[in-house]
Amino acid sequence: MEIYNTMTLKKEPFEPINDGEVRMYVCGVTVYDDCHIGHARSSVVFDVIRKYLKFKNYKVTFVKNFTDIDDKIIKRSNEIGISWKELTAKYIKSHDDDMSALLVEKPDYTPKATEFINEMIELCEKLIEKGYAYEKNGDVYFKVRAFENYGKLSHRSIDDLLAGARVDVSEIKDDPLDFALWKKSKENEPAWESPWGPGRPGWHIECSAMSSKILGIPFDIHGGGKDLVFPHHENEIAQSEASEGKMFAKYWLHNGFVNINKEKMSKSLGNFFTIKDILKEFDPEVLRYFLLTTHYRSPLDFSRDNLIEAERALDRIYTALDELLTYRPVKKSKNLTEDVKKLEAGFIEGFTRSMDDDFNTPSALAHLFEFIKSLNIIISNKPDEESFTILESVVKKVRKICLDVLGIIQKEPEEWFKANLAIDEEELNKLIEERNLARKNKNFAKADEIRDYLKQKGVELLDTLDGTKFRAKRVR
RNA sequence: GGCGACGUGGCCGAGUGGUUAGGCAGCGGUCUGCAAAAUCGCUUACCCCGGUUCAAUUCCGGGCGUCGCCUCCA
Repeated sequence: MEIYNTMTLKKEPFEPINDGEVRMYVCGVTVYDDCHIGHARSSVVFDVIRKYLKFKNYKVTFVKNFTDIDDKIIKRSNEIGISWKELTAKYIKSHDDDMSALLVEKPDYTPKATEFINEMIELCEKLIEKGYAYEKNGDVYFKVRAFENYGKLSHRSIDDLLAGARVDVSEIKDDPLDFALWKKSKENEPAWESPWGPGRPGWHIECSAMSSKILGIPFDIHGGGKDLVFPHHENEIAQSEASEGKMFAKYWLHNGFVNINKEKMSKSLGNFFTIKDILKEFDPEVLRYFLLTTHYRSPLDFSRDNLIEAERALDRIYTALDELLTYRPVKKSKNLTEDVKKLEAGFIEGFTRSMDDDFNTPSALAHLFEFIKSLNIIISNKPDEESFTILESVVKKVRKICLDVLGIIQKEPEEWFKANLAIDEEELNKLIEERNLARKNKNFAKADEIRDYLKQKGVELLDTLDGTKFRAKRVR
């Protein structure tokens, strides 16, 4: 298996620090608002990575934190007039609801920054002691120039940073490059006691403190959105490696952004959709599937049309599964065991090859569709009892992989096609009966009239040997 | 300004030094009372200019374009 490492800008063979075990830490969200599609992407991507590693039989320990104290939280809670605790509790719940809708598995640990204040203070003290940090007026700053390899993750030199001319020229800091580890609290701000007076943690230190406490360092995988490479992850490395004198994390993975019209979706541009917005119109499975149609490192263009396309792709999968459920071996059926075995081997091989290549989900999905196509062909070639039984078990196995790793094909076809029923089911059944009566009497005009009426409502009728079935699609 | 990524058929989106990605949409055939689904066939692409090579969409150089990071951000 190869994975791309931001640290080296290359795909590298994946070799965990301890055999058979993977410890991973992903930066979570700052909880002051509902999650948007960008958060959904990061969550789903790392959920799939975690699940694929488990599929490969690694024992995975997965940590994703909540940042529950920072400037934006303080600002927002003041605006609304509730405490930071109430605010963050509310949005942690909102986050958890979104994640469970998207079938994102709960991490093994979900630490909150404010639960690790002591560890952060200790880390600050240690850094001061070692000469990597200093206190000024109740703030504590990290001395960037003291850390030799600063910039190694984001591949920039200290000179580059200064040339950017955007570095904060603070009159308090010794050097404009230095960043805050601990901030003195102002009046009426949340505060914790510290050796430097009442204050609160800086942004980056929480992840250093929580990851080393929970996982120990070095750990295997550190992940997050591309925007965290600098300064967040760069600063985490500086803090942790300076204090511990050893490597912080081995592989650094970063997911690409969600774009709207080629532009990054972000709060400041105001061009974002929340997960909840999307789930008003689309099944969460559609969103999840959509997020996996592009490689995790590439930008993903978000649009309603693309979601509709994702929904249609899932329709194709569920349709095939539905056909399988309906199939019954008949007298003139054939033994297709060989074809079925080829089908299984082809999928497993293609799927793992794709996923082994830096978690290439679009390619993995292509293999799924090849599987679906072959499945359709086998069914239309009428497998006999024996080969059909094997076929069923193969499909079951493939479905399990899709669900366990990608988190898709969550439902039974019936459930999928009923979810969008825009007409009362009783009325529908009545109409189907009426139509079948008309067909029996060769009154095809009437039969077609009913079909057309239902089609308008998004309901497709299928005349099969077992009777008339329906599949409902959303009317837009 | 510095650093980086990307530019594939109507759309989305993988990938490769020479052989069909896949999905969606469209057209035609089979099937069907008609449909739907499925299947078969068609529409066969790789920003521009040089270079390397028997051969480049794929490697190298240049150009153009788009985007990102350098400030809070998944």
